[in-house]
Amino acid sequence: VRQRTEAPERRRGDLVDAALAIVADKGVTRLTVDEVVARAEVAKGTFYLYFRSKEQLITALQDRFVDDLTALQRAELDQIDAGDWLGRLLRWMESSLRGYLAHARLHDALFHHSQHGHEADPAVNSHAAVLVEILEAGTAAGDFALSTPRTAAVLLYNTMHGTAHYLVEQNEKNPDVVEAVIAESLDLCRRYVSGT
Amino acid sequence: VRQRTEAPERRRGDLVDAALAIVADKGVTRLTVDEVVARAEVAKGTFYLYFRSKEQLITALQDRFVDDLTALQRAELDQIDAGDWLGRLLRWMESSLRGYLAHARLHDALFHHSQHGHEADPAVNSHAAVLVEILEAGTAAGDFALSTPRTAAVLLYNTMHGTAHYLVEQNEKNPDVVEAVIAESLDLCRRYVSGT
DNA sequence: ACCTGAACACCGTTCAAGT
DNA sequence: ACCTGAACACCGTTCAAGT
Repeated sequence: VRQRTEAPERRRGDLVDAALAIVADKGVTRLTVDEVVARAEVAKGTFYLYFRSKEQLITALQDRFVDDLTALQRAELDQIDAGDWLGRLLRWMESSLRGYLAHARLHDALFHHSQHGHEADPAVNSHAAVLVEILEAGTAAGDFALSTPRTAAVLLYNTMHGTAHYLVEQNEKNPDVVEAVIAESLDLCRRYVSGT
Repeated sequence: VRQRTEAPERRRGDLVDAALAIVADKGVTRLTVDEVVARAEVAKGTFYLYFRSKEQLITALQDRFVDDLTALQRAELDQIDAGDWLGRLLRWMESSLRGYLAHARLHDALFHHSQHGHEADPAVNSHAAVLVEILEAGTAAGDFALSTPRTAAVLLYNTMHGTAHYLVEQNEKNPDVVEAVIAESLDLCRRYVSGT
C-alpha cells in the first residue's frame, strides 16, 4: 500500500480546496466525501482524520466564506472618514449587497441547501404578495412615500422573515425582548414608508 | 401478501400526516422514508406512488405551511379598516412575526436544514458585528435616532441578507434592476436611522 | 504519527410480483 | 388499479492493518 505523508495543515488545505471546487460546481447536497478525497488524492479514511463529518466540513467552509467577506468589507469601511456614521452605514449596506452578488455562485452553493429558498418573490410567495398589495395601494392612496412599492416589499419582507427566524433561532423566551424587537420592526416600517 | 386499498387522497393524507409528525419531532434531515411508511402503515414502495421523491414531499410540506399561514393572516388583515394602509402594513409585519414565532418549531424543522443558520446574531456573525459597531457609535454621536441600536442591527442585517439572497435567486442580470434595489436599500437605511 | 481502503450501516429508489 | 417488500445503488463512517 502506497502512502505519502504531508504536513497536516497542507493535507487539510488540500481537502478544503477540493471541497470548495466541488461545492461551487454542484452544491452542498451533491458533494460526496468520495469525490472530495478523489480530488485531493487521498484515501477515504484520511478525510476523517481531518474532519469529524461531512457536516463539519461544510460548516468550516461557510465560516471561512463569511470571514473572508467580512475582512474585505472592513477594509472598505476604513476608507470612510471617521465620524461619518451615516456614510459608514450606507457603505456597509452597499458593499454587503455587492459582495454577496459578486460571490453569488459560491454563496448560494454553500448556504442554499434546498431549492425552495423561501423566496421573497411575490410571484411565488403568497405571503410576500400580500405585502405588495398593501404597499402599492398605500402608495397609490398617497399614504406612503415609496418610489417602487414592489422593491420596498422585497426589503420589508426580508426584514420580517430574517428577524422572525432570528428570534426563533435565539429561542427567545423573554417576552420583553420579543416585544421590543416587534416594536422596533414596526418603527422601521413607519419611518421607511413615511419618507423623509 | 396482505394488501389494503384506500382512497388515494386518504393514503396521501396519511403519508403527509406521518411526515409532518416526524419533521416536527426531528427535522427534515433526519426524516427517513422508512419512518414515514412505518408510521403511515404502508409498504415502502407505496410512498413512491404518491411522491416522486423525499425532496418533493418536503417541498409539499413547506408549501402547505406557507399557504396555511397566509390564509390566517389574510383573515387578520381583513379586520383593518379599508383605506388604512399604514394600519395594514403594521398589522402585516406584526402578525407575520407573531405567526412565525407561534409556529416556530415546525417552521424551523421545515425550513432550517443546517444548524448553521446564517444567524443575525452579532455574537457569532462578525459581519453583523460590524453593523452593530456602526449603529452604536452613530447613535452615541447623535447622528442616528435609534432607541436600541443592537435590535436595529438585527433588522438591517436581515434586510440586507435576505435582499442579497433574493437578487441572487432571481439570477438578476439586469444592472438597472440591481442598482434600483441597492438604491432602495440605502433609502431604507437613511429613512430608518434618521427617525421621524 | 499518519495514512490506507475494504467493510459496514443506512437509506433513497426501483421493480417484478401480488391482490 | 393499487399495493407489496426484496433488491439495488449510493454514500457517510469506521477500523484493523500498513508504513
